[in-house]
Amino acid sequence: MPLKALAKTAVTSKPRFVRQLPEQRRQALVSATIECLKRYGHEGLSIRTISAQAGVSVGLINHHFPNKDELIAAAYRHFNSELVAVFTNAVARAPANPRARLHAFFQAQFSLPNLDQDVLTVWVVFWGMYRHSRLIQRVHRETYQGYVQLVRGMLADLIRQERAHARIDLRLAAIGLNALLDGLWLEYCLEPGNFKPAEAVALCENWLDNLCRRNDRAALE
Amino acid sequence: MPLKALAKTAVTSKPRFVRQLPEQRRQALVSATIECLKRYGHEGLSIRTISAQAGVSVGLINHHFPNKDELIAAAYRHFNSELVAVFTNAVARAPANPRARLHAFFQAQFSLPNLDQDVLTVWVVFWGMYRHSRLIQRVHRETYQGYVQLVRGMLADLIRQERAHARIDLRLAAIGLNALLDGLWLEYCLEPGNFKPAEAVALCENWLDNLCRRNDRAALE
DNA sequence: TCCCTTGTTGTACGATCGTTCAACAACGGA
DNA sequence: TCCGTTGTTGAACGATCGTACAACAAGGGA
Repeated sequence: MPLKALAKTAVTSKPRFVRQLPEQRRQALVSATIECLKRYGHEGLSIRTISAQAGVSVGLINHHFPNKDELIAAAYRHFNSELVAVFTNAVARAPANPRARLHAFFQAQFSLPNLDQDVLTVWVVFWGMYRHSRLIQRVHRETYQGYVQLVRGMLADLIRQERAHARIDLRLAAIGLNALLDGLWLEYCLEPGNFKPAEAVALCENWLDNLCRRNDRAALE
Repeated sequence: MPLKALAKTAVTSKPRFVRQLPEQRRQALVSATIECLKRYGHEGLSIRTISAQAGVSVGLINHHFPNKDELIAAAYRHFNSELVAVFTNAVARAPANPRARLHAFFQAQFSLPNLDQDVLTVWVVFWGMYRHSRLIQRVHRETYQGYVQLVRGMLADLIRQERAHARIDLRLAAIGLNALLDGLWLEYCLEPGNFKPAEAVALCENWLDNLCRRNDRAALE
């Protein structure tokens, strides 16, 4: 056995790196980006921090993504679509009536993985980029519609079943419910000790009760 | 007239800089910081950007503040207390009954200077620092109480007047109202075209109506 | 008028940022 | 077994960051 081969087998026992398909590596980099965002917030968004988290060298990121902004946009898209999937699945597993589906939706909103300080940290970073980054704006438009459609659809079903469609403005109702959900979620993430997740769910259910009860009043025009 | 004096008068006609009292200069630097935050978000928080906005040299900031973090904390404190003052003044100018005071509060929430994308930009930057900066946490605790007390006090007055105190949980009511306010404000700042400020006020008033009407139900336990 | 205090300037330094790129090496196919 | 493709490495570059500090000068008091 020649020396060269001997050396090779000795080295080959622990390769200096493992090649991966571009799609797998891209996904790993996206996951590392989100993990860094959760851990360090805005400060975690450096090429060196992310590459260290992914266990690769600094140069690899620019081999799979044209620049840092594109990597962040990809992470934003992945983060968004995964949360929407969580809510969609929770609703799909619920009984087929509107009230039960909305209840499952509330439960998903106010439990893991959504009800998490780390998730707020990630959102805050993305919000901070929204105004100045066209990439983030585009991804937002592409993913946010799925969420809005989900909520609006459930509300429309509820209103139809309760025969309360006459005087209720579906648009305003969706805006109000969304605001209540976002506000409660935000409050909890900022100060988790102030109330319990079940109380947040109760507040949302109560809001639905009041929405259905005022179907013969002109409350929301 | 000696040459030296001649040169001096020629220069003195336009002094290279104007001295100011430390307190005035500190305030100017704080204002410049907030202005930079509004304009450029997180990217505007550099010593050079802020000093340029204030029209001073890079070294001056560290003469009036021990470091950058202290300047940001001072800006956060000023920003917070000014917003609380806006709300407090709006409530103070309103008629003395609870409902009118809450209405004035809603109006102030959903109009300038609070209902502004720039204000959201500033908040987002501060939120992003909250978890990792003890300075920001301390300032938050010192200023947020004034806001909470204002809202909770008005709600307590309303409940007392409406004789609805029996079954209403003041704590949960304040949490729910705050969530609705924050959520609507956030939604509007992110996408101002979706609804009008008056509709946000109407949604809040409606929430109050429902709160008072359910005083003989066990809705919120 | 001169001096002393101190607010103010601007250069310099080391650290860290995103990006580039030449060189390396893993690994499938011939 | 060797070769070619290409995923991967890591040093290097210029830009920008926060901070330090020596020098300057404005403006009031003696």
